[in-house]
Amino acid sequence: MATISDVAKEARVSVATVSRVLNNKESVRKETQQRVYDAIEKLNFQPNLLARNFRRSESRVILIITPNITNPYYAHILTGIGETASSLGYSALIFNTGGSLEKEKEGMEMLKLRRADGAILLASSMESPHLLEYVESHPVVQCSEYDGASGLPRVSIDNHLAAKEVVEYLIDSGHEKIATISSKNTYISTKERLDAYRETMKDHGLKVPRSYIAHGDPDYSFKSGKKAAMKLLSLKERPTAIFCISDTLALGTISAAMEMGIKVPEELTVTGFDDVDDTTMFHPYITTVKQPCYDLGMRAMKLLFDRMMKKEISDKKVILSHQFVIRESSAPYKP
Amino acid sequence: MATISDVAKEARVSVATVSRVLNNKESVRKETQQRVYDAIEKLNFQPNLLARNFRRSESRVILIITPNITNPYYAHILTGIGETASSLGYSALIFNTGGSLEKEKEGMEMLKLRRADGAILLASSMESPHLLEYVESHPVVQCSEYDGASGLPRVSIDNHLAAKEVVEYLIDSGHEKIATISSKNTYISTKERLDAYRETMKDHGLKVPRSYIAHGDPDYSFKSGKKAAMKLLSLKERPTAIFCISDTLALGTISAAMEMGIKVPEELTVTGFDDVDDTTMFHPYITTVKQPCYDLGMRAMKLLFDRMMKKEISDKKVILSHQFVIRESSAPYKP
DNA sequence: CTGTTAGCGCTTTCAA
DNA sequence: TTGAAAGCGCTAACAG
Repeated sequence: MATISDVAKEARVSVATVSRVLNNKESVRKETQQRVYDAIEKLNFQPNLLARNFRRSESRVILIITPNITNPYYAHILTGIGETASSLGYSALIFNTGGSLEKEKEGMEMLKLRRADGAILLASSMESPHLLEYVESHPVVQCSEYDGASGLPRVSIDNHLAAKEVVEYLIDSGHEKIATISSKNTYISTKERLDAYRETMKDHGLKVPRSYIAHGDPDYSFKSGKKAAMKLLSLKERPTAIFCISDTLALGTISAAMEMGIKVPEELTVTGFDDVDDTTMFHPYITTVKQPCYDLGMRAMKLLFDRMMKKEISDKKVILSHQFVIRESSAPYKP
Repeated sequence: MATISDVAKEARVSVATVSRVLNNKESVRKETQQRVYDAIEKLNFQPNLLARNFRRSESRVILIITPNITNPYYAHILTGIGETASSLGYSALIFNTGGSLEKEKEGMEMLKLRRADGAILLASSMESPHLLEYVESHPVVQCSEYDGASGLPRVSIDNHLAAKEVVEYLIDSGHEKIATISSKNTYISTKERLDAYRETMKDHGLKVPRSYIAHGDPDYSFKSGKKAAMKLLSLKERPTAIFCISDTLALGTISAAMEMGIKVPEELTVTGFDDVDDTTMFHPYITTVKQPCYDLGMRAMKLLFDRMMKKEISDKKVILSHQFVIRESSAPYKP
């Protein structure tokens, strides 16, 4: 492989000049520049990133810490991050944690080792104290899920508002026996959606029996949604609507209803959350909240970039707008 | 950040010695070693990967070229690659091409720039000639899809055999009017599955009218599967079984059948391929071929590792075994 | 506008 | 078993 000094020799200039045209910022005479370009072409020269990064003390890599790429919701965010990173000259290193805190720390070590210049946390299972060690000396932003106490920049939708919208829609449709399927994880979105459900119900003078709050697995698995729904649908006071905090949970709920001979939406209204791919794969298509996944990722990357460039960040809390999509799994209450 | 020479000073040894204990290969006296460890701890030293990689002229990063992480099939393979890479001391850089050849070349440039030491091609849209430029001087392996002419190592299942198994099962179940939904892409798996379908039909003396071979989009989209199925199901000689070369296509087919009032599996048998997540999200659960995605990824990474270490590779063509899973979308033919 | 030169932090001969 | 010292290829003062 040709090096910068080979090029310099070939073009009869100094290495400094070659470096200048490579980074085309300082002034180089047009003619000289051309000579250098010719030499580069002739020798088929490619700058050695290893050397450059070392010298500049940067990796031009950003780290994405995610629980699970297999989840299409994250996969879409990842795509947004990835393409934006690429357009800014960065490569994206994806680190799967499977939700384990240990793995998460292992990932963050990449920052210290200088394998990556900054990180985007997709659904940190860490509590702030654990983060602190890395966050003090490295740019980090949170995307989608976040820890409010960490003080880190973040981008997400307004989960509380979105959930409120769904529950109000349910109430406006005449439903009163509204149950929810939440999840056993500690994500802020989970908490906010559940809180909004409770508040909205209360604001409208509607009761929420303890038994109306069911929980799926931390990863919103289809099976756990089905199981939770089975329980809900076996209640004496069977709910006429179920507000699920994820689409897979809603899918599970619909499946449970079908097996129990309960028609959706005629006898049971079901709503989801996120609007991932399989939301319109089967009838009934699911009424849900569409999240701007790609944009979430894009904005997070831009925020991180600003951070890395040490630009002032105007907005530390970016809230993107969601969209409530009414489809086939919901209908007005019919006594 | 402390450097190796800070540590050397602190431990009253030379940098060479510190380097030796860091890479613990050359012999260092126990006592000295301990002094170095103490110094490292005291100074909270972390070796600078940027410097190390530069010096060693390696990145310890591997590149994954994939059309689309959003596809759960690839996402699972990615997980296998990622975890294996991690355990071997490598980080995985994921490069999404969206199926574009240009993007693909852009990704492969990372190899030349030394951003990555090797690459795994998940579904190369490149034809061998384009690959050549990179393959000559860098370790590359193909996973799942491959170009047989490239001569590159590869790991995959035996698509021909698997497809044959499915079609034979259909025939053994009494079906004769068996159609297929293939795809408009140029993947080898597509070709092999279609070929196997044709051959098997022929071997059993069954006719395949031209109209029995339908095509979905290159990315196997649900919608395109539905559309293709609609056409197939409107034929005068309506097929009693449809062999789909992917699960989403099968899902689309079932959806089409439902809308047309055709019962699956009573009046129509549908089979899929790959066994991705949503294969058991709805009834009827899909009869399909399960691919060992995680293992596919793992083996590919191991192969690449061997290549990078310049070990002899015993097997250039690794075939992993699949599993035919009979579920609810298929049934014996009833006249 | 261009050249000279000093490192960046690490690994690796070579010599002791 | 250890140390001295030479670089890896590039960037960025600094000098001209």
